[in-house]
Amino acid sequence: MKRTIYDVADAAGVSIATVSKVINGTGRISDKTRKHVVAVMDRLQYKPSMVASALTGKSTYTIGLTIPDLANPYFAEIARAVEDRGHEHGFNLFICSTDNDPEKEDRYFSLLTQKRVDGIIVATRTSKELFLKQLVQKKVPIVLIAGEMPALALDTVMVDDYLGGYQAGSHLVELGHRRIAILAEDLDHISNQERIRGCLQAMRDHGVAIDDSLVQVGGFTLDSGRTAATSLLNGSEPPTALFACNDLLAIASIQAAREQGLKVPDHLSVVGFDNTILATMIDPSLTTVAQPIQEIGRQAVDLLIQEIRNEKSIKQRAVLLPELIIRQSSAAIEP
Amino acid sequence: MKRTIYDVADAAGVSIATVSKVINGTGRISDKTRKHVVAVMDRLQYKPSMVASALTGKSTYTIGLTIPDLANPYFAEIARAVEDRGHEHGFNLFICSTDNDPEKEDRYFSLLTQKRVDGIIVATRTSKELFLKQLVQKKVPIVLIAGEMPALALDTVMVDDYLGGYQAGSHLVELGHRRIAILAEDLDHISNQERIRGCLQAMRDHGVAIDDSLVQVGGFTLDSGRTAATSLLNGSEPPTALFACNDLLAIASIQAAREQGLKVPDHLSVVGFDNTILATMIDPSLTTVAQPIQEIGRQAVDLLIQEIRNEKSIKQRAVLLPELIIRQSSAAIEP
DNA sequence: TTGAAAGCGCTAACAT
DNA sequence: ATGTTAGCGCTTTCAA
Repeated sequence: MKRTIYDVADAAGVSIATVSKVINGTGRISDKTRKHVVAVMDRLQYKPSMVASALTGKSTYTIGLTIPDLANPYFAEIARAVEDRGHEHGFNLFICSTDNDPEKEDRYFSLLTQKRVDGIIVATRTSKELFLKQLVQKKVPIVLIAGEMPALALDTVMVDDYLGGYQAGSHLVELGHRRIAILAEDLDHISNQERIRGCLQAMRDHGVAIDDSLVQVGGFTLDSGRTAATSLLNGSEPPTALFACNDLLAIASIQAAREQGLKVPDHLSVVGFDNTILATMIDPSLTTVAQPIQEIGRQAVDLLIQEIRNEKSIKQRAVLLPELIIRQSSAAIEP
Repeated sequence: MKRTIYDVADAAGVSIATVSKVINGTGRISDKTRKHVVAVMDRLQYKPSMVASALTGKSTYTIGLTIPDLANPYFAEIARAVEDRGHEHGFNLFICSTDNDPEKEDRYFSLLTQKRVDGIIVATRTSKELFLKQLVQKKVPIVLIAGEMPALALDTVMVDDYLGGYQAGSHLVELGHRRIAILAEDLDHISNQERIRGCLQAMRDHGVAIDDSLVQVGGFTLDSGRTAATSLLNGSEPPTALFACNDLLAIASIQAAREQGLKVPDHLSVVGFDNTILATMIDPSLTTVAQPIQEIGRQAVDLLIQEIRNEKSIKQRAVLLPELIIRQSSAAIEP
């Protein structure tokens, strides 16, 4: 039932080599034969098997993307950007949600390897550099998104988290805020650390005192974020502004504020990070540090493809700059 | 550099047939040899190539999922559910966002075919049954999600849209509403038609008059939805309640209401559909008809795998029931 | 219990 | 300009 190159060759009265050549546009074949073969392929609805062609050493035109969770809008948007750019180059995308579980991640890496993907884009926060090392050792092209891997020389696309934090902090200070809380998702991850560091530095640069008790961890869920934000707002000397290290936590903070009877931005200014679709959905719309998600996906894929094609001799790190988008969740402090 | 079954055979001093047998657990081999071979495979970090094994006729353990847009939270959640269930069975997932563009869809189908995926889950609103027919003809296992394909006998997992609409309508009527608007995303698609039909029927069953001018199309974006909702709210005899055919449109409606100085739910009750993560994020939290997204993904994968394994003789349609989740965006009509 | 050998569908020299 | 043929890494009879 399934058509093979032999069927086409037979039907066209030529050799399989000739068919292969017209498929790939290689070698030299007369216009006449080419057209004839193409016609026969059409008639037979023949589609060359990429499995077979991959076995002969050609590319699989497949890449893998590991992310913590596809249901998280930020990563869904990243994935979409990667998918689109990949598709433009004829690549298909394997999605791998790891929930930041090292075992799951390892299993995915293993599968991707066995399926001979051409390369992998890693957007997970791998604590286990071990797995990556193995891949590197096996010469699997890899590009990292939004995470640093100081011990490994890998192509990386990242956002300047420090600058983003600095922008958020400056914005709030310039609005007159002096007590600024920070809600991180996870202090272990370097991107969070940098966002915090940037925000604190902005405060320092503007002569604002820093209160360590105002920096808290909000976790990965709306619920945990709301809890953390609530405790922040219930302190003895509550903040008038809050910088959340991602949009989800920012929304959790707004919800917490509302529960405490605090109006945003009147009583509390909130700034997020990421600029996911969520930022425009909520009320008040969210002032947030925008990551150039499309560009991140595009550059990650482009780097990976260069790597795959062996067009690169050295690794590089692309640092993209974030941009503060001012919406309605931040305002000048009440007089 | 890359290890093959030959390397393992050599290193273990056995034939490749033996190695193959221990990999697959087939044939009979002494415990001694098995252990020895396993040890050698470990030492060599050997991973069998699924490309080669697929070429010999075995499954690729890969499925494709076509959706309109991965960046849309509803489809991201569906994709995550499909991914998870597939992963439990050792399948990897190719993501294909088509933007409902028939050409893109066709291109994806073509690629998936060439890569010999074991099956495809289709969650796009294919206007072109043509492509599906070709796949069916080629005996590619297919499962449809959330869309009807009356002309084709295909395994399908769907939600009872009519019932969902009915639940939404009943809820609003029981709250005392008499002027109920409906915002659809696209009247061409049957699931929207059914949701509307259900809502209207609920109104009729409760003796509520139906005003056709209160049914409008809101499109696929927040912006277009807000525009449509605005015009709905600006009519001569504005509605006191609105049923949106998905959460995105519901949110757009709430935004439109706010822009008009209308409070939700005080002046306007809003009910959505899908129960995506968005529903809990906005204020007021959204009353919405919940789709059992996990279950949809699970059943779609299970059906597909049965199909792949040839364990099914007849096609079937799984109709899952939606459930109304009452939150804060709907309330009894003002006296 | 193990191995030899014939494919799977395609590519890429190398001939012709 | 076209065809012959030897792999690619694995599975699977069929012998031994």
